[in-house]
Amino acid sequence: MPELPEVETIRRGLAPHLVGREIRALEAFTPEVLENPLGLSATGRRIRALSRQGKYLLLHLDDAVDLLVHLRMTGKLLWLADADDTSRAERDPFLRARLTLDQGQLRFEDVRRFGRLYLLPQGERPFPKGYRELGPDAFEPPYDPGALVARLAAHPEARIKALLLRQDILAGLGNIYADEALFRARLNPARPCGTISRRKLFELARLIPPLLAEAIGQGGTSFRDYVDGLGQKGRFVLTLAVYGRQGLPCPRCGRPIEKTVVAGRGTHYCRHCQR
DNA sequence: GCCAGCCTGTTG
DNA sequence: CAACAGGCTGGC
Repeated sequence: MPELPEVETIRRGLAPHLVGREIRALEAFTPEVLENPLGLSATGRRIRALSRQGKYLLLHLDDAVDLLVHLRMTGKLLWLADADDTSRAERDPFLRARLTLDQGQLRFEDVRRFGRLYLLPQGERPFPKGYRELGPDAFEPPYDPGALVARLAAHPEARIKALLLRQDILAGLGNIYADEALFRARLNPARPCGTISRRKLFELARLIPPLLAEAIGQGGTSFRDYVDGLGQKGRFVLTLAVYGRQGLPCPRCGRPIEKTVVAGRGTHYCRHCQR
């Protein structure tokens, strides 16, 4: 579900409520949701800072312990002011984990159960695999468009959209922002990367951070059910040019947006403008 | 590289 | 009822 702009919006909304809080309990209501291979304890540790890398949210705790969160498709983090409010727990079948704090609580809800929490020491860690192999962040400086072009050009056979979705090449884009970036760059998502000029790849690389900044400014994209850590929807859905707009007019030429499958994902584009 | 699989809900 | 969903992994 959430991509970089949504995770960043969640981070910014939660930070003022979480930083400085002491953890009273970390409960997992389904066994697989929390991975804690070293048997660390979160209890008694304070939350010192929140950061983000790609689509991972990190809660930095005392004693160099981190709680990593990946929301995958349907995960939500929700802050509640009342630490004692367990009234919804019994009635909420999608509550998978809860962090009870000295003031308030953080609930992890996830319909499809793909999301994960990881309690791990800082520094070198063998997993999660996706985190270990994360490429440079698509938004946070230093962002190097030239270096991204070089990484893209290393895979001439691969379709450009497939590469934008690879988190080891660039961390943060998902299906929505990959389609939107390719629309802005006027590139067909199915183009093999090797057929695209260096100049064009550079143009694509350069427009990604401003696209994400715009989305963050709108609180991300609520296409279906995304809400941020305080329950607010994202307004960037009003700015989407192609994602979810199949059959509607292209904002640039007015011809209908088409939907196909590229890299195994639903892909929205304008056949006329994107080549 | 591709694709099934992980889950459950919603949509056509 | 089948297809699809904002992600990622592992097996071929």
